[in-house]
Amino acid sequence: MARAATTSDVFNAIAEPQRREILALLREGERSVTEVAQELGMTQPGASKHLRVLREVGLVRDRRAGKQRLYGLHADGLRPVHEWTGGFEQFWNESFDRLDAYVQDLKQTGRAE
Amino acid sequence: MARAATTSDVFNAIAEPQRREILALLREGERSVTEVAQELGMTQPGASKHLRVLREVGLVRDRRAGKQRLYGLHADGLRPVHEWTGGFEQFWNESFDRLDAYVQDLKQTGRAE
DNA sequence: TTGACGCATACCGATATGGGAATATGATTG
DNA sequence: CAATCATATTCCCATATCGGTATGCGTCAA
Repeated sequence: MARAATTSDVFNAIAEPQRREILALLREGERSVTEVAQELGMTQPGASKHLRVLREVGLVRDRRAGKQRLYGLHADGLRPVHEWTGGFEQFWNESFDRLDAYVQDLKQTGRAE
Repeated sequence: MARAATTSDVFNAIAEPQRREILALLREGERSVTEVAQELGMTQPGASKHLRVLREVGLVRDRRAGKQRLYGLHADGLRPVHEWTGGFEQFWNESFDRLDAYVQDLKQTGRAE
């Protein structure tokens, strides 16, 4: 095996820097494929492919608008990622606390370090 | 090019389900490579390789303990991910609001749908 | 209907990935 | 030093990825 399919997995979908850029751009509003490509400096097929991935994991939704196809943000799928990382929040500033506790413990134990 | 190096990029590092499992496991405390492998049902080289990736992106720290090498969580690196996804928080429950606004707009315009 | 436009897909190449097995490296013990 | 245990690395395979170019397909206008 090589890697979990990029589709069907939000974590993989946002592992791509360009896809993250697309999501950030779409926060400003809907964009057509061409617009995405232009504003982010990628080729049209490139934008289309990334948008497809994002669509398949549900981070983006498309709707027809004449000849164009407008993509809009559907960020609900980012919530699990936010929550998963949030599960580590208590460890973020704990580093120094832990060291501190360790030092305190040393003192208490009476061992000269 | 194929893909951004899995190392040097936290987003890529946590794109792997097994690596996420490792991080979750390490929340309970330090583990040796063998322990990680056993508790998560992976081979020793497999665990070692994943831990290496996690170490290179700074999500994990290792220290010597005799013959063993204990890996501990260093979750600070997850913070950027949490914050990045947090930047989309305002869009999470907006979906229905938007649909609503759209419907309202249709009514105003007077078009029978 | 034909042409133009917007987008999606197919194809290709270079590369990186994850997994397994075998092996190398490192540290500890006797 | 030799033997052993713990971990890291290497090699190999199958596969998936991204990027680009070319091409197909759908939609709209004349």
